[in-house]
Amino acid sequence: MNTIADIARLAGVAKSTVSRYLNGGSVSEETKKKIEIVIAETGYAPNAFAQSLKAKKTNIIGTIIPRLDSYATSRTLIGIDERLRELNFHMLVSNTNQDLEREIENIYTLAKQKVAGIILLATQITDDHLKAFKQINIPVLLVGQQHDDVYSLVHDDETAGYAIGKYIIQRGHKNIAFLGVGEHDIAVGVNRKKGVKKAVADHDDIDARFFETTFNMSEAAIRAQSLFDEFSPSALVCATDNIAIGAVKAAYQKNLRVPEDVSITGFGGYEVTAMMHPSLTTVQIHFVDAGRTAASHIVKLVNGEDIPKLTYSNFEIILRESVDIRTDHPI
Amino acid sequence: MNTIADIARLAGVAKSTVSRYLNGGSVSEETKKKIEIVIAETGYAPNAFAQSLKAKKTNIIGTIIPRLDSYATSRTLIGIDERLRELNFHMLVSNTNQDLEREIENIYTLAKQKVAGIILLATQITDDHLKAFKQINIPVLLVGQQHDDVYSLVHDDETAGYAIGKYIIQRGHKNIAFLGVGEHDIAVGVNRKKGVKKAVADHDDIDARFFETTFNMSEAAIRAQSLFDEFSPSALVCATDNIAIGAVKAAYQKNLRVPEDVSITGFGGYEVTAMMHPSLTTVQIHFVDAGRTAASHIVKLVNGEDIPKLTYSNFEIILRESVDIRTDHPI
DNA sequence: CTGAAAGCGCTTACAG
DNA sequence: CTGAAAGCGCTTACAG
Repeated sequence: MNTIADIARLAGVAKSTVSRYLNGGSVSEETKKKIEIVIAETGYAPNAFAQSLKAKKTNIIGTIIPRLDSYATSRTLIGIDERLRELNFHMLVSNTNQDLEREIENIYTLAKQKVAGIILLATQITDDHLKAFKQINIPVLLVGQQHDDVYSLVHDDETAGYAIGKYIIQRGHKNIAFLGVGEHDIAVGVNRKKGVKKAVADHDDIDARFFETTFNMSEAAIRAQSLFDEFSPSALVCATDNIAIGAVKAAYQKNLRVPEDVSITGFGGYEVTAMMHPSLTTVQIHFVDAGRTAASHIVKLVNGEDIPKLTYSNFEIILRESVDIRTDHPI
Repeated sequence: MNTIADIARLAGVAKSTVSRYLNGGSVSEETKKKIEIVIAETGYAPNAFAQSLKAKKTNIIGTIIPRLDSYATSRTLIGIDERLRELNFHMLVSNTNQDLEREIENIYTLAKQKVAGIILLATQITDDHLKAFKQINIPVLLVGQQHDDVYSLVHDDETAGYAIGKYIIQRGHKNIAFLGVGEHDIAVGVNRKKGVKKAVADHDDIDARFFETTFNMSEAAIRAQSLFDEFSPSALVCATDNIAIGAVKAAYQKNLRVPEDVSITGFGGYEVTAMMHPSLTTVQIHFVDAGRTAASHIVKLVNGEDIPKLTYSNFEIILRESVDIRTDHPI
């Protein structure tokens, strides 16, 4: 492996000149040529550590994620990675396995590794988070959750919840169940539910009930079964596609036809929802795009440029087979 | 941010003594105490770049993956990450987006970043790969593909293919289709098919035909439709769960009942296969375990310990509802 | 057990 | 435009 000293010697110039050449400083055409040739011959590549030691900064963006085996996460990472690469940055992924302590820990660790910025696919923001953000003095961007004190990129969960609720109501459903997750998750647990609630609040002839489960498909299936025992909805709005997949399974097990006996909707737009039988009507969130935007934003912050404190990413409702028109629901 | 010089000054000792303390060299109890206190007070953490610049080595394992949105990949990464953390190493993920050139490029980039070792979730190994491995002089472990010149951890695809083939035959199927992927992918495209071929070769009353598609669910669905037109198998063995999901969809569209008209099997053991209707009989590969093993192995290589050149990870067949017994298949 | 000094490979004022 | 020198924060022989 060659060092800058080797290149300088071979090119017959000083190290500082080579460094200047490398970093776009002023170097005469002639000197430029000489250095170029030597670098091409030797295949020289600067030592990133030595650079970082001086610069005290890297071109790495640390991305903290709660879990790896999630469609939303992996699609978002793809977008971040893609865009970061275009901007000449690298992505360092740090998985917390849904452990909040590890999330805080990771913020400090990434700071120690001198990442240029941090993207946090957050599930909740605690005081410890805010303290860490203050202390590390590195740009941070939240994705999927919003907090007034931090730059945030959120899927517009409440509006999306409102839209899918409205759609279900327009299709004539009056007995509507919502199967969500706990309120510790602001985006999924609180906002999506809030949107649906708002939609049903617009009408006074609707019996809407709200249930809770986890993000796990099998647990959602079990919860949906007992839900079908307690309440007989004509439509079941689910807070994620995985929950919806579990609910469809539960319907089969209860001998309920989808959508004839019960309509079911998802949230996310996972690829597999198009392949199910019946295919799932769902709210599609553009995770890859969101990831790309997140990458653009964090790099802007790194470069000292301004971005809006809060950005919304887009969604759309994909109409498929799992929702039926209901003019009169037989209880 | 404190440096080792600050700590030394505050503790009233030399920098080298602090360094020795940090790295487990011989330091008197008394000195140890003083340094400990100062470090605790200041929250000092060594600068990783300065360390790496000297040591010319990090505790980072670079992991190169072909894609992020794959169940197999994410589960494997979870295992790698988990185990690496236990061993006090970090995981740096580098996505190639299935671009072979970028894969080669990444090998060199990671080497430049002085990762301690590289885990490559490979789809194929070319001469350029081998050349890169030679040149970088860093331990490399292949996962999912095997090559004689490189340490490899493979899912035993051929044996697994043989096992699922055998199982289908035992259930009385005589008209068997296999829907696989191109042979550039040795593990999935070649070995799984080879195993199934071997299973049918043991019997002389079987009409087995082999078809090809891609890893994409929707494309697999389309290919399966035309397959059902060309050939009327009583069982369709798919090379991945995603292909099987597409095939089940195609069966629905062709008004074929699963498993009464056609049995379908997958490969992978994705969570969603348990939730489908009917639930999918599939070969489960233990990706998380494989990831953990991969992490253990690469760290052993980094530490100069020996590991077997080739390791097989386990699989099992999960029997569910998508396969029927067939005593006599009416063409 | 301890400390002074050199060096890892780069960058950056500073002087010419 | 160019070069000599200092310094980034560590580690590691070496001498004591």
